[in-house]
Amino acid sequence: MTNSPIFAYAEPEENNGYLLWQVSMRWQLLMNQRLRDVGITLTQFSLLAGLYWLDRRGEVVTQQRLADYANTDKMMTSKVVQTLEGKGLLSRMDNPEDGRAKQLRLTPAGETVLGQANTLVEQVDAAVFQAIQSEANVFNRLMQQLMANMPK
Amino acid sequence: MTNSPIFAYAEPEENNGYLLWQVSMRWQLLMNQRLRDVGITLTQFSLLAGLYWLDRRGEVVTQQRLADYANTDKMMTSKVVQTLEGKGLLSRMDNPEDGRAKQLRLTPAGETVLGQANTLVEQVDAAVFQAIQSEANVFNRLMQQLMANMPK
DNA sequence: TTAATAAAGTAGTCACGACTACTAAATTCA
DNA sequence: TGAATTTAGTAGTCGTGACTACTTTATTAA
Repeated sequence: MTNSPIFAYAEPEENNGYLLWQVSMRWQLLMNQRLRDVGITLTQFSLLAGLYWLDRRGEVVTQQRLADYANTDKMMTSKVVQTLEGKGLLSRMDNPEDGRAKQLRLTPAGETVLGQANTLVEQVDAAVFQAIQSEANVFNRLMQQLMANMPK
Repeated sequence: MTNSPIFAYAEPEENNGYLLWQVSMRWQLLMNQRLRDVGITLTQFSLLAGLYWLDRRGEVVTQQRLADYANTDKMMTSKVVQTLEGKGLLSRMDNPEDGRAKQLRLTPAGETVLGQANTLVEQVDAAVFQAIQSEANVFNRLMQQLMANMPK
């Protein structure tokens, strides 16, 4: 081991990127553990939720549109959406207006599961963010600033 | 679609958990893209860095110790550490004091790559967190509070 | 109006990340 | 001390998440 230290700080916890990563991983773990009760994963939840939002807006939702909205890549979206179709939570119809595209719709079962899942998601969020409850709006603003200015 | 909305908010961006997840995923993507230049992943970087920290403390580092420190599970750590051994970035010796355990050490090549990687990591962090530069300490405090009070 | 290009979706690879289940070596304690 | 339990590590599965490469269908433009 050489004498010149590689890192500029004394503990990894001083690094905001490291903290962001760690907290997010824990949050995801808690979410996935909780969502197991309704038989879906966090990623599946986010796609179901995205589909719900877009449908609420009155949009015709293709896989690509959903991927753009949920910030997932289209290859992964393709797979997960097929999984969700297999579970009967959404339907994939051929889009009559575009021979390449699929048209996604939540099934009644999908909407039911989404509602149940969201209850669990809200519980986990409440438990996690309770620690900074009084400054939740500050946190939200900072995260939005990060999100909006993310490189590339 | 029923008339009663499932979600309590109008846009997903109002949800702190969702934002945390999205920002973290982007951050990871940027890190992994940048680290490709030195041939390692973010996870590999974090284990090399953890090993460096623990060695600096004078500890004998086993895989389990490293997993605990980096908050990774031991199964994943086992695999990634073998990958890193294959790349010649660390060595895994049998621990003479415990027949079950491996003793990990950074190789000189590992230390070199860690240094190069950390330069890239610092650049990405600087670019990402530039957006909240003046409030970086507020962000750090909030994240530490979340981390310290994470359920379970 | 074709020819070039772009877009929607799929197949398959690699590397996590969480998991169950297992082996073998320590440790504990009855 | 010998049996029960704990601990370190591995094997293999599932579900992302990013990627390359491909097919098929639209769109654009020469």
